[in-house]
Amino acid sequence: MSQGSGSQVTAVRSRRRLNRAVKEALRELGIQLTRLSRGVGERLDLRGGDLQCLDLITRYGPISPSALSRQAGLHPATLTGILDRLQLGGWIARDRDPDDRRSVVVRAEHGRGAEILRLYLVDSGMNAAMDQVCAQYAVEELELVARFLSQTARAGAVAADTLGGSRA
Amino acid sequence: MSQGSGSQVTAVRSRRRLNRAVKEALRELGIQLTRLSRGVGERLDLRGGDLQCLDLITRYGPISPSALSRQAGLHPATLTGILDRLQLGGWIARDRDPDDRRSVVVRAEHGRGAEILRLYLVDSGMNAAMDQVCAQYAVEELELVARFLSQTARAGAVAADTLGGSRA
DNA sequence: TCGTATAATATGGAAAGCATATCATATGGA
DNA sequence: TCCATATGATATGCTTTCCATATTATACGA
Repeated sequence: MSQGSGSQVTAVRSRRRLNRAVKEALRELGIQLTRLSRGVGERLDLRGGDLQCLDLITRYGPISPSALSRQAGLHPATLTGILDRLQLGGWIARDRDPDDRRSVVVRAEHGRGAEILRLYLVDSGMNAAMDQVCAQYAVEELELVARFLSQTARAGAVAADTLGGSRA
Repeated sequence: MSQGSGSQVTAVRSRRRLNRAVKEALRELGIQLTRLSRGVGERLDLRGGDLQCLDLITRYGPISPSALSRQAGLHPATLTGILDRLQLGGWIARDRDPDDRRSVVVRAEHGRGAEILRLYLVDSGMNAAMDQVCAQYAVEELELVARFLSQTARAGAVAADTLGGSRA
């Protein structure tokens, strides 16, 4: 009995330790992704918030400025300025929403998105580095990792909504 | 032979697909962590760059402003302003470096770091959400995930250095 | 010891952020 | 239908932040 409960205790401790390790690694990852993002922004002459919005547009667009401001947690007026700059730089286009003529839909200009991704991934070496990392894992393991990352992203989205949403 | 090479091809394709899936999930995760971070910053009355720096200080500090500006990819003069605000808010302290009297070391004020973490993790529900996610995985699986995350963070660090470093 | 390099900060002009006002359009109810 | 109110985007003006440059203090090599 002492051995059985002993290894149970060990398992629980391992799990606790791993929970912490995962969270810690996640925090570190966040820091590094932020740094990477800033580097990319600098190359493209885009300030922090601008790149974040562009990223959101390429991913979730076409999208209205108001929806975007909620997503990004930015003041609507701030967003007008950001969109002005992105439009001036040829990154995005603003179209009128046919269904609601007050509204505008923002979409990424074709071809430009690829430029970001290339910088993000290729020029920085991140793409090759990730291929190397992935190569170390079996297919089933990568499946696991991808699933974990998606779940974590979703958890982050919910958490961000919780924080940002209560601002109303 | 046709069957053997066929399943080989399938395996290669799976791997390609998973590589893409992992990168995509990583990008999504980056977006969500950025959103979460902004939400936290808003609660603490800290703008984007300020929180990023504070995060770096709590993690790598005590650290000199110049080293910090390199890490964060910010202009030294910008950093002075950021540190002024962080100091005014009681988040950090500036001490003279005993070895080099030109230099300053910045360190996080005790107790405050915990406040950030609490907001990041607890108030936003991220902590509980991550516990739930982790609970779905076996100990060995978590071990795998933690290793992957660390490797990815390191890859991100190298990539960010590559982009930022060539600015010199 | 002197010239040069480095670290941090001060200064001032440019840019960005944000609260508020404004204008156009939508929507629900009398 | 008409009107009151709500909503979406942007304009305006003030405040804050950013950043190139200059400045001050210290280190270090010739």
